[in-house]
Amino acid sequence: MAGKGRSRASGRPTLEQVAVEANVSRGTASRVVNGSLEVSPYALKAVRDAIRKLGYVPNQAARSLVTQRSDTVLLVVSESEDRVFGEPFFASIVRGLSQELSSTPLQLNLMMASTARQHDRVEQLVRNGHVDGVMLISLHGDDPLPQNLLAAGAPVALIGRPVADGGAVPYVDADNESGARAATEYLYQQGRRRIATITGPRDMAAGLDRLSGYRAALRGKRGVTRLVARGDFGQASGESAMRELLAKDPKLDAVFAASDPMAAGALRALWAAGRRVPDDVAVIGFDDSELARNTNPLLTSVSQPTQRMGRKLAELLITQLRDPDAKLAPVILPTELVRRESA
Amino acid sequence: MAGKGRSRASGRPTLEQVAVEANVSRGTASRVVNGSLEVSPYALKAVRDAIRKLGYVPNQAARSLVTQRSDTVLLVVSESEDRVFGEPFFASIVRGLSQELSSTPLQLNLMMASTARQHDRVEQLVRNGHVDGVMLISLHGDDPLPQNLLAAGAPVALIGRPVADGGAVPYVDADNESGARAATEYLYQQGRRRIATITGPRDMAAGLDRLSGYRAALRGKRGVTRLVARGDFGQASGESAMRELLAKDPKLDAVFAASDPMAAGALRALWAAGRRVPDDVAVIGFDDSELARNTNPLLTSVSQPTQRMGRKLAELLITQLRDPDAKLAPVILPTELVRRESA
DNA sequence: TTGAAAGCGCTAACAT
DNA sequence: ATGTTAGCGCTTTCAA
Repeated sequence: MAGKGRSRASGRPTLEQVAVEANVSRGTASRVVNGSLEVSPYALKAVRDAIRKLGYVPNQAARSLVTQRSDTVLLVVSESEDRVFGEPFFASIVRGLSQELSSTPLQLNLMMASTARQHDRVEQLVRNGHVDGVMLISLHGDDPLPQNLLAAGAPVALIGRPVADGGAVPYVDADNESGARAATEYLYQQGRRRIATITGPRDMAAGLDRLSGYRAALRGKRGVTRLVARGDFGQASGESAMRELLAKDPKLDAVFAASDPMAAGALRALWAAGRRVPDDVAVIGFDDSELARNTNPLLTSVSQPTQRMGRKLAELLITQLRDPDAKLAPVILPTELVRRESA
Repeated sequence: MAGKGRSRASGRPTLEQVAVEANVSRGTASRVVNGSLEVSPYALKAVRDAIRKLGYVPNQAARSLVTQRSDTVLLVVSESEDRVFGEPFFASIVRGLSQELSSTPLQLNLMMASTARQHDRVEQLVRNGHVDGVMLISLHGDDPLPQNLLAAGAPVALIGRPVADGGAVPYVDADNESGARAATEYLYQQGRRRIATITGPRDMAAGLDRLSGYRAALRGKRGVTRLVARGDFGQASGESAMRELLAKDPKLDAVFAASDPMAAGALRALWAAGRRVPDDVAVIGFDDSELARNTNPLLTSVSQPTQRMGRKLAELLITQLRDPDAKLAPVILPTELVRRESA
């Protein structure tokens, strides 16, 4: 025989108690809770009243046990905590994500996972049925995690184009190439003719795409000196790259850095070398991060629609949750050049 | 009759299957999984082998259903996403937290919750049995959430001294007062005699404590000019506070800002006013954040042992999880002055 | 030390 | 439209 209304330690009211209170069966009560339409207005009201009166809240564990779903999605930040939290980029993504999710019953879980061990943990979470789907952000391009997750049968969506793109995993990304092109073109339009760039690492699509944009902007232009130095998106690399660039061409008059920290590093090197910004050398960064509002001079930078990216990311996942066989195309969102003092 | 080994859609092996494979009862299998000692070595091995062979993973929903626990703890960041991710402070906390948690079966959930609605959601999570305990970080001092959570019967631990401390909620904090005092004393020892401070907001203990530290350092010192301007921890407020300070005392030769962004703002204002740092004016910030490594000149700042704070935070919660009646004293960790270029 | 069995609270299939 | 019921996979008495 079933539960006899015995009060439990936890004291939380159960659906059974709601049913009793409302004078209906547990089945009907369940239907009301889950928004089924096949319920008489009368029963509907009775159950709703009972729920309110008792302060009933569904037990998610019990529900998951039978539905085999968790109603939870996971955002994995495949990056060291430092970088994550150092960049408001992520903040904004999360906000968009939350917005989109708030209209669903889906819970959002956040997890940092840069090491292989932590990646295993993510896969476990999926296999455990702890999460119904996974969103990944900022992983280096050759990360096997998305593929593994896919293989485990979990819906997956990414922020950032995977560099070794099998085309299997849907993603959203900013239009890095256009952004870089716009920045470089702007530099050219300002009359700059010795335009350098500081690139990101080779294993990240964002770095690659921004370099392509720089090249595309200058393609076919005559009388322009091009200079490329490699960085790793970090500030120190920007500083040393700038020194290197200055050594190669002391007369360079502009530099497009593929990230704001690198641009900030460049600013330092320029300052140390006695160059005035933007008078002698114009500088543009990428990301329009908090940093861009803290440098001296303030940094002109390419901004990404991060919040929208977050929304789209959620959308991509939700679509798959609804239809596991959905074929989804990448979502590429436009960037915008934000003018400040450095260029 | 119970489950007949019927293969389910999800395909995950169940404890039942493990038991069959190992030729023991489900009860015994369960005991092995949960590390009970009352199991014969023989059965132990058989079950372990079966688990490995089948790739068995416990179903958390089923487990939670019976244990009434979720084995999940929640970290609530009671702050806007921007600030969270803008500060590596949080990153480091999370890392310490994860470390401490990794030796337990506890899952970590992250959640941003600055609005009242989101706070409600946190309480729901607790009532739903979704999480067994909650850690809160960076809430403004008068936040009612911790008390409400406590009332709901959930173990709670905080980062940051609650300003209206009922003494009921255990917390860990950096020794803000000592840190501020050390910074101010350092300024004094360098021969500075017109020492200003830019404070944080009134409703946050960190701001209050840092101001006390500044005052304590100068207490009883003769021939020292003291100046106080109010900020809100943000960079813009630091910049305008600095201007204000400069107007009040054009000859001031040092400033201690209660946050790095405010110090960065001060740097800008100083630069705009034609002051050299540190030659004319020495500047010290607080937090030793990423920003401190990106300003020009690099920022001398008070660093907090954030990672340790994270570990302690987890410890505080775990202790309560084990013993709900545990009475825990606040944990205050020491700070350290990191010298760079600005002072 | 082990097995048997009673539920944990819920959804969904089936019957009415 | 509603009630009944069979489990979801697990832990934990209770007996043996």
